[in-house]
Amino acid sequence: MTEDLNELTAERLRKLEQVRAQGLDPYPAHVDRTHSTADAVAVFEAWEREQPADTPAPPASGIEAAVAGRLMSLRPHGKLTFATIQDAAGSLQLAFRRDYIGVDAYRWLQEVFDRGDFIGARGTLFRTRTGEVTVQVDQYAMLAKALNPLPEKWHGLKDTDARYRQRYLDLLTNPESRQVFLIRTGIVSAMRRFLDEHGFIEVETPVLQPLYGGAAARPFTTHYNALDQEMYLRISDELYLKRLIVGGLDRVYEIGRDFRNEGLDTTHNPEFTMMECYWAYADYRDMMALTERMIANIAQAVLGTMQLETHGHQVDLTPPWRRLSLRDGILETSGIDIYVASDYASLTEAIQAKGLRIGHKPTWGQLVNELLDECLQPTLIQPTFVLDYPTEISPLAKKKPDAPQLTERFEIFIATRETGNAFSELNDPLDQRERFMQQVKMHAAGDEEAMPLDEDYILALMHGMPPTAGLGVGIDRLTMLLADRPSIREVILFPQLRTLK
RNA sequence: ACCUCCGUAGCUCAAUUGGCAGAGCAGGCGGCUCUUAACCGCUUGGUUGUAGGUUCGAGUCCUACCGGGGGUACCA
Repeated sequence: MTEDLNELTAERLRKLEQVRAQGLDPYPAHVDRTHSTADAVAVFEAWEREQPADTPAPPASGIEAAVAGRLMSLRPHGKLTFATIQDAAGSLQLAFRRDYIGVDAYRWLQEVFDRGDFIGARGTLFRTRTGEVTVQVDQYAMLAKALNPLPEKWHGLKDTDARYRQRYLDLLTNPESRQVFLIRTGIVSAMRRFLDEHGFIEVETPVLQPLYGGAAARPFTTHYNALDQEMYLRISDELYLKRLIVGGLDRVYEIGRDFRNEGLDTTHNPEFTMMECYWAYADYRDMMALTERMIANIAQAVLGTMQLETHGHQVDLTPPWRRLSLRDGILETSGIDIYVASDYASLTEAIQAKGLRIGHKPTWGQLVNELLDECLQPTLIQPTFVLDYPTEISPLAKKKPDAPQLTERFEIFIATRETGNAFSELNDPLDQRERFMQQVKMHAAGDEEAMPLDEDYILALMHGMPPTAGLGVGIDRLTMLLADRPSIREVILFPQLRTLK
């Protein structure tokens, strides 16, 4: 920071010292503030509406307001200076007149204030000749001196590296960036409201876990000194939330951070936010109905519409959404029937016969998943529930009664992006144990993402879990969708970046 | 991890074929009582990401490294 002492900072430091030399505190604790910028404008406009329509000249309102904010622009014109301040609510213009505040007070503004400083001002609200609601300042004070300059006012901060590393500058100077994060907050808030209204209770489960599970991913590992034990940052909340279903809470959800020790790209950040909910006495069909209503409801609450343009597509979120079995979807888009090519050898052969670019995979289930990714997924523009996934890649989902190679599972696709995952939860402890054993075998065979056996979870299931449906929705991806952002880094305030050396 | 593009003043960007590193904003000084990207005049500011190399001469070409974007791989 000290090496940042370029001439601009040096100049600001000089001004800081000047303030101190005058016996004033450039970083006071107390703020004299009666209105936010938006409130000041609202109060003035309310007063204006009360005036008779045929008033000849706009009289002084006489409304006094004390406002505070960051100085975003200073426009001196000799004996009159306009300034614009910004706070979270918006922005507001201040007018400083030399003949009104006096020569010394007027000069002080020019001498010690820079764009980026925080200022508090008290005065009377009026509307300028050019029509802008403005505070005619009669007292003002420095609230905090900024020692480094803000990025350029017109272009804002463009450099992506700087925008992520110094997000505060991005938020300050790029309104559209601020908008993305307000949308994100709105999504989480609307989702909570929806779930709360539907009888779900919000809970918190461990982030630091002795054993990871609930998803196919490599974990971050750490060491707990007091217990001298390896611990993992959770890759999912699933197994703990289902323990709560065993415990009779019936409808639970958690919105929290998951961690996966994997590559990072435009759709993956090593820590990301997931909403998981579990609903006892419901199955995945019930969950579909709830999900489409929830997401449509969120879009309506946050964007005011269920029609959106995102990732280059026009999307209509109005329920009901299309239901498409994975088998039908793959058949339509690749010509391969996974009911016919129902084992590893015949599916491999079918893929080769079609000349598809599918990499080598160890199981039938993973080949099916590849067909989904390569052939079906790119065609899924309108919101679609893709149903019934291979059991091999769904170790926590209940098998379909009439087709045990498949599970009662769905994924949500919107504008070709996977946005959520759900199933009828496997509550048969013996079947669950077998599935875990299968995972353990796959892990031993080199699949680093296969889940470990979780005896403690089996123990919970042994005590009985009701039929339950579970859903996971990626908050980051939902935000990308609703805010139409191409990269996950654009919807995470502080995305993971390499540490500067 | 690999491929590819990018890195120039505090910020946004220029710089012809390898030939004097420039502009706008910000800053400084001066002027200006309705501006809002205020305006007008003058002006400070550079180890061109870092380290090497080729060359009479490198922002520009080559190599390595650092950081970032995009893609592939991996991955829900």
